[in-house]
Amino acid sequence: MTTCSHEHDLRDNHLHSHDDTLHGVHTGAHDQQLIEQRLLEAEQACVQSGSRLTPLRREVLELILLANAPVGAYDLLAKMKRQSERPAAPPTVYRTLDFLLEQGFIHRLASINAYIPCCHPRAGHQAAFLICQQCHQVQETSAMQLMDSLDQLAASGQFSARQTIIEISGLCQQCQS
Amino acid sequence: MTTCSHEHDLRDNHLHSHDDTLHGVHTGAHDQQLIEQRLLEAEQACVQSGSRLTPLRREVLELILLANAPVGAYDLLAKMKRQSERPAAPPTVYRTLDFLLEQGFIHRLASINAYIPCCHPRAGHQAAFLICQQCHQVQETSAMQLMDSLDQLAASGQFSARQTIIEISGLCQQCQS
DNA sequence: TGGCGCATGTTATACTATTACGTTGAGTTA
DNA sequence: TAACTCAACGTAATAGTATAACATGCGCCA
Repeated sequence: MTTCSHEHDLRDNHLHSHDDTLHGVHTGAHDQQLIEQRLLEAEQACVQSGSRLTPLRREVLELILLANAPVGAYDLLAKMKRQSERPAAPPTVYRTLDFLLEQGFIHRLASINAYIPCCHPRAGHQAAFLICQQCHQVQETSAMQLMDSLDQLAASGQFSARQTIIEISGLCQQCQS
Repeated sequence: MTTCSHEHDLRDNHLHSHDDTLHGVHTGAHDQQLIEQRLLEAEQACVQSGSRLTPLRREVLELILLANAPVGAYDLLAKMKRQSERPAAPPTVYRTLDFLLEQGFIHRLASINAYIPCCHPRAGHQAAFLICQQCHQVQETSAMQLMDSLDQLAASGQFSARQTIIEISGLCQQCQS
């Protein structure tokens, strides 16, 4: 299982705006460059797939990227009401999230009802998530071995997987001590 | 990955009582015997662990066993109000579910917010679930290979897993055609 | 008998998500 | 240009899931 270096932090949900610099290496500037990169990639992916990254969709994706943490739908709603002058009601957010999920730009964490950016955006790829219950960081990993198991199942005609949810809660390296 | 023969059916949620015989081999009488067996096992497990299978907890477990399908918390609530004369408010149900989860008697399916009995009740064991999106049957499997991966992670000090959620939606054998 | 702790009852509310319908606006066709 | 279409978005209401906070009952045992 190869883990992805992209990490998310839940701690400051509801508490700080995206531009705080409280947790170490993630300075705003650094993030900002990566985020621009991601947004560009998303734009290109949409062009290729014939879908549209509208201003609303772009804004929501940017908010999720900026968060450095899994964000809930209603967190997004609140941020939108604060930042933009957009009205923003729940269906707006959920529709946009559905779009971003379909495009593979973000993931949904069913166990905590939250959304995070995808490490390696490409439609339909399956991932697993390691959620630290203490520091609330999330690591995205590619669950190679499980995927192999699923391939075996599929090959034997027993089950054809469309979507997998793998969320593992526990303690990350730093929090084991 | 070895799958468990125990299957659940979502179809008749809200629609039929537990004793319908619409889906094949699972006759009421057959179920009743298995259920008695499971309740006995639960009782014994509680004695061993020093916890108490109170009438309320027993009733909820029985309802989940009878359902032959994943049931939502509010489904249970409704059944309790119908069957027993128990008052039954949400906290009652959720507290009881928490207990049954802790004891390993049931599982929670985070992706569909529902609860099912555990195939092989024993505290702390990890399982994966194959949820058919068409016929809504659920198969519990032991995700051996993923567990191996997690053991490797843990051994290397990278992540210590406490709880894993593995839910795979797709099409079961019968529904692929 | 009193106090302790666990299980449960009760009321209210928070959090998450969807239904249903109306509006807008860009692109197309007649 | 007018009408038609269709996807995106706005809006109001409501459904569905879960928890907080506090009260009550009851067995146990010092």
